[in-house]
Amino acid sequence: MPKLGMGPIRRRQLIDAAIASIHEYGLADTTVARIARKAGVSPGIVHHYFTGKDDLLFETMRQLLADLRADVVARYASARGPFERLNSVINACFGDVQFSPEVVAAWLGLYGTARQSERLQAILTIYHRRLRSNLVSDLRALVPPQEAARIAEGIAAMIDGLWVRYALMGGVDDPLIPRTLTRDYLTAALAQFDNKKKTR
Amino acid sequence: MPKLGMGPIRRRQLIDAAIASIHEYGLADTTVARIARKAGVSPGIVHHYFTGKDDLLFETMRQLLADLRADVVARYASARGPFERLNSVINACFGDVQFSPEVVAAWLGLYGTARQSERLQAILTIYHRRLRSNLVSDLRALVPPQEAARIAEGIAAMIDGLWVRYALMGGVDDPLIPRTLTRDYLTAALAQFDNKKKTR
Amino acid sequence: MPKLGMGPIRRRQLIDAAIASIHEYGLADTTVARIARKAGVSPGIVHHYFTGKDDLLFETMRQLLADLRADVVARYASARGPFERLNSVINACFGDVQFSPEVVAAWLGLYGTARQSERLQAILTIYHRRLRSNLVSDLRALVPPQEAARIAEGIAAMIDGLWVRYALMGGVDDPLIPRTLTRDYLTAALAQFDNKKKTR
Amino acid sequence: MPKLGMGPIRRRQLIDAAIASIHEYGLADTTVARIARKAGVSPGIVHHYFTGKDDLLFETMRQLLADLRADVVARYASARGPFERLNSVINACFGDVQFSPEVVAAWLGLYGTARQSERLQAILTIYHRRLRSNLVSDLRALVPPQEAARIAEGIAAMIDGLWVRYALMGGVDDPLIPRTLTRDYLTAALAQFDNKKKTR
DNA sequence: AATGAATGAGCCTTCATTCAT
DNA sequence: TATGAATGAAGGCTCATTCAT
Repeated sequence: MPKLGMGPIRRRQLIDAAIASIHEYGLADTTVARIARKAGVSPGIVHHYFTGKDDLLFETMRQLLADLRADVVARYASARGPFERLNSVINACFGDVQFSPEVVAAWLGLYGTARQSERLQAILTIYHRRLRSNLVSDLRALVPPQEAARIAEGIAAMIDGLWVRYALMGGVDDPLIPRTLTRDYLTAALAQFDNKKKTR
Repeated sequence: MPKLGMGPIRRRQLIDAAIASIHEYGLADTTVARIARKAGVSPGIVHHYFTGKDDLLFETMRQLLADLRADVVARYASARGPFERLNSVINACFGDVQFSPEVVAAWLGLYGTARQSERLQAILTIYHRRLRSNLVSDLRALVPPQEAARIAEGIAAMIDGLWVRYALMGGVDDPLIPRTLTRDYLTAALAQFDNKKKTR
Repeated sequence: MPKLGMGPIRRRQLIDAAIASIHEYGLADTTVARIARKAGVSPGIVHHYFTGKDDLLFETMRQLLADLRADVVARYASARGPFERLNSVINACFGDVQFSPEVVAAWLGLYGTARQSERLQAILTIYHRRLRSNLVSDLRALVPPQEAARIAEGIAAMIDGLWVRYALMGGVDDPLIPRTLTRDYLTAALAQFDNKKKTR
Repeated sequence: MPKLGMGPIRRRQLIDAAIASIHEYGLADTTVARIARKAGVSPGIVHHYFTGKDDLLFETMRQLLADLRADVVARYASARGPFERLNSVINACFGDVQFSPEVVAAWLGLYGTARQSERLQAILTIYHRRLRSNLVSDLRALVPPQEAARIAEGIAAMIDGLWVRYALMGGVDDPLIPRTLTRDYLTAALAQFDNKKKTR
């Protein structure tokens, strides 16, 4: 929990510096000293604004989640109808932010660390639940609940799978490719359902 | 004469111990001492059989890749035709081995570390290329090259996405679910192509 | 604000502790922990003020050179004429400082290590060049250049030879002995030249 | 003490390998493993022929002394009269062997280590005493005892001083230089005495 | 609020030595 | 005699954390 009034600016500086350090050195080689240097402050300051290194890193990962959520919400604002809302999610997950080297490094670092920490694990759990619930929510406006759950599962896997493949392979040349593949999957799934309906 | 031929045995012991340690403590908190203790040997012996900790960890990750490959190859043996071969890949990727906590921990650790090491990066690159080439190879017997590439991309993403989601959420209750979802995706993609063909 | 200006103080403390450790344990058995203990600080602090052990040891050896130089310069201040200046050098090289067990241990340690390190080698090179140039400079006021070079070579050898013999034999009972022997060599060399001149 | 009959060949192999290692890595970085590798044997063998590493190193240093002695004795054989015998000593001390990089490295290593070990110290003590006694013995045939002692002291210092300077500066271009300087010192000292005698 | 000096635990690695074979 | 596997004790160094200022 952020200690309000105690300097949200410093906190954000340090979180950004942490992300920068994870990008440059990797999570394993990210030290308090390196974060502080990148933030242009002294190493000791970290313990004024965070319980310790783990806390700063936790808040850093939470920021990733918050940024992604904010991006989705922003895109929702201009979306008309459930299909466009689904696209908002897809586009946010494959947006420039999510494929930036810094963010990629941080997420992948989280992947490799979450198992050892309940708090970090929780961040990923929230991410997964939220993604699924966002998808299901809009899919239910298009197909029956059971179908919605199944399709949401598939799209979520598609999103994570394409992201992780591109992330691990060192970025993506054309960000349209994962979007297109995922959207094709979505439209195919919806079409398949429509066909079933017609057949009946 | 000292005990001869201890090399391969000790090496394998240490690799297994490394995996066990990554499972129990996480990659970041896996130390040479812990690996050695799990292997029941002294810490110094590690440098008898490996250049150093990094080397042991690299070989450990390489073992993951080799084990997966061996699993696929074994399943290929009893596969009849391209469709069954595609299923061999899917089943191997979602086999009990790949979802065992030890293997999950190791792969996820690799995800979070590969960016910092060319050698580790290479392991993931080989994994990705091999998966894709395996899929494309059999899909070409069923659909035209261009379609094969597109479908392979989708299946690979599906495999990685489902695996990573289940892996991060702490394993999978029913290993049939990811297999079914992926196979549905495959059959749908093939069916879609057949429809196109018929329509023409 | 933390304690300011601790840098130079700690650095000198550690250098002195290093010399003390070399004296007590020998250069080969001088460890960071031992140096720190002698300095009354924690082992980790060494890397706050020096790049590492090698750096501290290098600075330690450099201090030897600086101390010797300072001693010579101080004696120069009260020297009248070239002959007295030559004696200043001789007296400094055979002063109490240079025969103190700590300084002896450090110089001898340097002798045995310099071959493996360019930086340490450089210290000895500077010492040798400086000694020779000091001698030559004053001898030129007494004899022709060529003679000056030859005599300087001889005196330098005399100084190093007597020092090393006494150093290796565990110090010197009467520091006047090496001084006298060297001064005799000097006066004999000068007399020899004067004789030549007269003969001509 | 060499264990006779237990393999003097192996012992000598190991001593030579030790010298080679001291030359290549320095005394501080000379390990049992490196010595063994240079000797083409297994690391464990060292403890069959020597009490341990220290013992091997001690015997190595003792070999240096023995080699120098043998060289002097060999030159004595063809020397006619005390003056030539004195030259034998000078020539041996400045012979190719004593200026070879391997021998230089070993002697300098001994310089830096002797203070920590009585046994090693003893080697240097023997060297110093022997050199002095050799010189005095022959000088007594030329000058009165008191003069002989003084001149011997000077020549010994000259020998050690020139050797150490050339050794530390990375070898000697012309081995004649130190010989000439020392011989000049000797002849000058003898001439000086003759003059005194004549004057009287 | 902020600094950076200082601590001390822990890690990777090296190495002399031992020992079963 | 000879091997090289194996041990276990340090050693140098890093680093999160604390604290006087």
